[in-house]
Amino acid sequence: MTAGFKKYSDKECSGNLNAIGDALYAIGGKWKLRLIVALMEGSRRFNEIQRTVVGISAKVLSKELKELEMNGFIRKIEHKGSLVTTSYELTSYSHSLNPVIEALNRWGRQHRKKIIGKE
Amino acid sequence: MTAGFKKYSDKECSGNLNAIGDALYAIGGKWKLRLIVALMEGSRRFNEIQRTVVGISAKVLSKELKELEMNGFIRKIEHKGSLVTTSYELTSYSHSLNPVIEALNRWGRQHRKKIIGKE
DNA sequence: CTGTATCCGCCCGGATACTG
DNA sequence: CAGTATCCGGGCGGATACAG
Repeated sequence: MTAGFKKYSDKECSGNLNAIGDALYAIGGKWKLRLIVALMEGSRRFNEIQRTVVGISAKVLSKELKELEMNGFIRKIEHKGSLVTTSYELTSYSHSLNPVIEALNRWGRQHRKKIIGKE
Repeated sequence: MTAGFKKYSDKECSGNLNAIGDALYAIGGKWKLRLIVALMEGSRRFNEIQRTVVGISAKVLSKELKELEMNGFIRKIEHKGSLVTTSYELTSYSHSLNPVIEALNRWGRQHRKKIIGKE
């Protein structure tokens, strides 16, 4: 149509949409990224994570942790002591999300500024 | 980022979680980012968008477009001709999401490679 | 074409109680 | 502490019909 607008080829189009779709399929939803961030920030134990990620219930946290584990983002570790303690940690693969999280982080900060300034 | 693990202070912790939370609040959910990408790729009309973003129903598309408009990501344009035609376009603000989308795009591509290689 | 209205089933997830 | 089991209500979203 008008000049200056960047038009993608059909292949690029579906490719980009597919890539975004793949990404959202893996880390989309309300909690997954928040949980990964919480773990990046040092939360390790079940209750600790639940306290950090405000609003998540035990049931949902349990389910989400399982999915994250199945998809290779986190690892569950049982420490056998006098008591068995459990902890979760990120796998190296989850660090491949650093650019995504960094971008969201920056955008979220500047978006908040914009919203607060408005109201 | 370097290879070492970065430990954040408590303030940074909640700050990062809040920023991610803000971002997800605005552009989280199943469709918003996909719709923005579809618009970036050149879809303009209602049905065109619906065809591009596979799986979305008219009802949900309508709702999502309204929300995106309210939050300043897109603009609805009525062309008064012999027939009234409607089109949607991205605002400049939505382009601030470029780094996020770019990061997701890259990650999605390499994630797909990993998944396909596995199966 | 660009939506809106209505009906409705299903699943997500909260609350609570319970187990190891 | 780290979850699981059960119950249950609301809402998300599909299908369909309809409107401008």
